[in-house]
Amino acid sequence: MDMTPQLTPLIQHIRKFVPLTDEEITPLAALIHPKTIPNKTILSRAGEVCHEKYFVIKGCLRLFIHTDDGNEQIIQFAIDNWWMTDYMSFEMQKPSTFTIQAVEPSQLLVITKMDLEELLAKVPRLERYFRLIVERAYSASLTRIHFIYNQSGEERYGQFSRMFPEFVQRVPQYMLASYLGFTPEFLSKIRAKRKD
Amino acid sequence: MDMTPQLTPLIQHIRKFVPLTDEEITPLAALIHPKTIPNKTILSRAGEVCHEKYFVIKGCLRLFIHTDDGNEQIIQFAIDNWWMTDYMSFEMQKPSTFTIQAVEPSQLLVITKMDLEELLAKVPRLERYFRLIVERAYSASLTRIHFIYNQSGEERYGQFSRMFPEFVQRVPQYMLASYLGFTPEFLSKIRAKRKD
DNA sequence: ACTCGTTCTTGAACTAGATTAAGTTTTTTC
DNA sequence: GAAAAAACTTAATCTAGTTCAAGAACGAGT
Repeated sequence: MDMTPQLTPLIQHIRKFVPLTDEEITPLAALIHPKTIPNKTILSRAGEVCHEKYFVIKGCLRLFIHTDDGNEQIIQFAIDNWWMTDYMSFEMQKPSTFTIQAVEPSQLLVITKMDLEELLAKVPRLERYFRLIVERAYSASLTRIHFIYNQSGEERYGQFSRMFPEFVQRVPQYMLASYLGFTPEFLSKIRAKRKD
Repeated sequence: MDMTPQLTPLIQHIRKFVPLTDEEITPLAALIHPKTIPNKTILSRAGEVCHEKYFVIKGCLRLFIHTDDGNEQIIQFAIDNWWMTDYMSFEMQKPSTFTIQAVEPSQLLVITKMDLEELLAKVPRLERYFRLIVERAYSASLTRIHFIYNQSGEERYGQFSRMFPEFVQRVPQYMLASYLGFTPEFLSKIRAKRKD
C-alpha cells in the first residue's frame, strides 16, 4: 500500500535517474509537501529571496523578469515533471531577479532550501539526481540559444508548436510570444499566414 | 609539499563549493589528467560522442554548432576555471551536435566519462560540486536569454566588453560577433561608432 | 444575457540588423 | 621579407520584426 500517493510522480521521476530505496522515501515524504494553487498565484517575487523549489505534478508555471520598459519577459515555463526555482537566488539565498507564477491552476510539490539541505544530507544520492536534472535543463537552454540565433521567429513558433502542440492551446498567446522572443502582434501575423 | 601542482587551480575551485580532504585528492589526481594543447585543437567533434569533460586552467575553448548555411554558431566560451563539455552527449553517451575547440593555446585538465563515474563513486561529495557548477551555468544561460531578447546587439556588446574587457582583445572579433548573435560586419559598425 | 476586462487581430510607418560585395589591414607561413 | 591567408571595414540595399493605434472577439462574473 502506497503511503505517499501525491509523491508518486516525483518518485517515478527520480527513479528514472537514480535508484531509490523504500527507506529513502521516508525523509522525502517528510520534507517535501504537496501544494495546490489557483491560476496566477505568485510563488516567488522579484526582489525577494527564492526559498523554495517546485516540482510540477500537473499545471504550469512561468519564470519571468520585469523589463525596463514595464513589460514581462518570460524566460522559462515548467510543466508536468519539471522542477522550477530561481537557482541563483535559491542557492545563494540572495534576492531574485525573477518572478515565478502559476499560469494554470496547478498541483505542485514544494521543498524549502533548509529542508532540501536536510534531505540531501539524509539521501546523498539525490545530489546526483538534481545534478542530472540541471544538466538537462542547461543543455536545453544552450540549444534554445542556438535556435534563437539561427531561426526566424516564424520557424521558432513552428518548431515549438510541433514539439508541444497541446501546450500552445493552454497558455495565452502573448505569453508564448514573450517566451519565443517576439511581440504578440507578430505572432498574430504568423498565425494568420498559416491558416491558408 | 604539493604532489599535484597542476591540479591546484581545480582543487581551489572545488573548495569554493565543497570541503575536500587531502585523502580525497588522491583519487582526483589519479583520474584527472593535465593536457596542454595548441590553438585550434579540436577536442570533441559534432557527430561523435563527447567522452571527456574539460577544466580550463589557462586559455580558452569554444563550443559551437555548424549551421545550415555552412557557418559556425558559437554557443559558449570557456575561460579560466570553467568546466566545458557537451553535457547532453557526455551524459547520455550519444553523438554530439556540438564541436569543442581551443581558441588559444590552452592548459586543461581532462577527465573521461568512465573515470568521472569512478571518481564520483570514490568521492561522492563531488556530485554536489558538479551540481552547483551546472546550476550556475544554467542560471547564467537563462540570464543570457533575457539579454538576447531585451537588449540590442550594441547594448550586448557594450555590456560584454565591460564585463570581460581583456577577453574582447583575446578572441577574433568574428567569434565575438557569433557568440553575441550578430554578424561581424555589424560588430565593425558598432566599434566604428564608439571610436569617436 | 450583459458587461467589463482581457486577449487577439490588422494595417501603416519605421528600424535594427542582414546581406552582398569590394577593398584594406593584419597575421601567418615558407 | 614576399606571398598567401585570415581578419576587419565600409557602404548600398534589403527584410524580419517593432511600434503604434484602433477595432474585434472572447470569457468570466454577476
